[in-house]
Amino acid sequence: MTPLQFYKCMSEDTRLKSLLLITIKGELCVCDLTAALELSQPKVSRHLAELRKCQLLLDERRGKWVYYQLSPELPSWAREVLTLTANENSDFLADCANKLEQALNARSCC
Amino acid sequence: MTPLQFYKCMSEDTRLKSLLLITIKGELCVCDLTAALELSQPKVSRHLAELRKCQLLLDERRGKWVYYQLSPELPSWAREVLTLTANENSDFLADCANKLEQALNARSCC
DNA sequence: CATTGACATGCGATTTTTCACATATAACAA
DNA sequence: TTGTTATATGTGAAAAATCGCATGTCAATG
Repeated sequence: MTPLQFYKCMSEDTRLKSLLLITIKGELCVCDLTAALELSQPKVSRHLAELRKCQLLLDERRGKWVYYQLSPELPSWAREVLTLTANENSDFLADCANKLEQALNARSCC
Repeated sequence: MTPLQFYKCMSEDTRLKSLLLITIKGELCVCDLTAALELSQPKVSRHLAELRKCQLLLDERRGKWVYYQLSPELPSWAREVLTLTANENSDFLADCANKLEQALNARSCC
């Protein structure tokens, strides 16, 4: 994983916010992210697919749902960049973090 | 400066390497960077212009040369991301760092 | 086994980014 | 002033990224 590949993944709004929310939460499924970001399912799914392809994220199917987490192979500098960015930019994440909490509370399933 | 703007700046090879070399060296002029990266002057200059426009870099003319440094306004999290990335990816920077040293040694001026 | 819900992907269209080449500007030197 | 070196930018073309929409897949459910 070169820094260039890593930062290309971080250079788009949907991907960046998905990565940061997953960094904070540990794992999230696709429907959590579509709710948090208020975007279409295909759009979110396609960006997650790219993050998977670049080995930033790992996916795991559990029943009907697919959960994404940071790849355990992720170099530690990259993981540090993600946590630092998430911690120091709560304003940037405020909107989607709120909507994520709403979505997590509003359901009994997964 | 939103994280998205910041990471868009980091998502292209010329810009990323320029930023990291400047992070390591403190300041560099355009000709240093064209030598280190082995790229055309207009190409380097245009990418530096974008980094200036996004307020990541500050330029300062001294005679015929223009020196670039990290903007003092840069948020500390961004500065930390840059130093962390530069320190932990010496392999990624090896080539251009070597060529930079050659260029710096080979001249008596600036 | 037909259906439904969650997610992935094929595809063409649109937008954005990047590029090369030529040319402009700014400072210094002769 | 003229020339030279360092740097910046205008412009149109080429390449890459992103998008919406339709459709495919997979697992659970009735």
